[in-house]
Amino acid sequence: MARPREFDTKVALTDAMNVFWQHGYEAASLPALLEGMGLTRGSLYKAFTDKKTLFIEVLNRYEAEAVDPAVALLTTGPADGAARINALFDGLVEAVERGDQRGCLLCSAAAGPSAVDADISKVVQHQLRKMGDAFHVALIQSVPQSRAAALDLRNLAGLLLSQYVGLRVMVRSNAPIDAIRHSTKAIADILEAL
Amino acid sequence: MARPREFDTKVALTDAMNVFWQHGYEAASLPALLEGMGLTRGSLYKAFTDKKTLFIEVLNRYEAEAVDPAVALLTTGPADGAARINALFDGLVEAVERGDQRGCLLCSAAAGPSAVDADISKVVQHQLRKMGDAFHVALIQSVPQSRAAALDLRNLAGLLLSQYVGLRVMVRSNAPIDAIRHSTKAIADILEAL
DNA sequence: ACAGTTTGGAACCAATCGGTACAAAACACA
DNA sequence: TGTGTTTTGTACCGATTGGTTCCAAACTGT
Repeated sequence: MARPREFDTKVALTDAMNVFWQHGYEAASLPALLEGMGLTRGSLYKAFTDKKTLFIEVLNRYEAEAVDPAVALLTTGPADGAARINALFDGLVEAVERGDQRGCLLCSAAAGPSAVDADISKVVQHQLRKMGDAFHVALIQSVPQSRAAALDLRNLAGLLLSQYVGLRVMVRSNAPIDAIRHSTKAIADILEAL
Repeated sequence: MARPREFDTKVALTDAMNVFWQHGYEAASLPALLEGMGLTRGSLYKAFTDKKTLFIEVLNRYEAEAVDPAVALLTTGPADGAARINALFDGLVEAVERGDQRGCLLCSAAAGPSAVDADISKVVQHQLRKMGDAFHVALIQSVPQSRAAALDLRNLAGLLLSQYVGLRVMVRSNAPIDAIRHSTKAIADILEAL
């Protein structure tokens, strides 16, 4: 019909994700987004309506790109569930060792003022519950059937979820890496003692 | 010498704390602070120099008013350490049940962009470590001496700390209260099984 | 009562925020 | 080669950000 778009919406969304990931929702200014996405105001608003709408689309992209892989890691795989949980937390530590202090876009969104917004909060809560359910599945496939009845795995899944959020928040806040390591080691010990 | 101050610095600081507590550092606008503290721009800048300086003073006040009591709860008291840890987390749940969704000023500061600032981060890290040490003390006074050697209580303390941060962040993000309860219950179970 | 000093309040500041309006440029289709 | 449609870029918008300036009011000490 008419003039086609000069940029790929998908890659622009990925670029936006990185900007939000680094700065958080409110701290990511429009100029920073435009710079990071490589386009101008007019294009951005034509294609994404709003800063908030853009962020929600970014969150959905984050779900596909980061949350879902984590869920997959937790719920499938050859090893037992506890090993998968440890793998997730170990991966977190490795990311920090690689110098990645961005933490988790989702966790930052949960912690920041953006969580006050109902629309954003809804998406965040959805993804958090998704993670919690994945922890639960991993636990079920970890604890021997004979003992599973005695333990309330749902509680333990809740603990792992808030543990995950807490760790990623602490990563973002320059916590010493040893503190991060300690926590993951403790988780491994607890899972082993199950 | 001259004209005395018309407001009490201490209560003004407490008022400022409440504003920051609700909105977080960057989201707390100057007008909101002035309104909450009941004074005008001139007075605020005369007495507190800066928004950032004010926030750091508020953080110190938060340490005295919230962190230290929590530390005291963890490190002293008639009951054993595990009971004190449970008391801390139970208090957290009760706060949510009372409708307090503000979470933790310290944890929000750790999660938000304010943590990027070196001066703020320093204070935040100091208080977080203080909490971690308190958890450690409580654990030492909880686990029977005979078993203490086998467990790395420092790891466990790290876990409790990040758990605490994670929970308070989730509270702020409108997480369902059941999720919060699940986590605290799991903590109690783990402590019991020590 | 007077001098000295500091506060309180409001006007003002540049910078930045997210968002809009609009004209020119670039394409698809005929 | 038009013609119609969409994107793009830029100029602009009011609102708000944290911060400064300055003067009159208010108080203390003598």
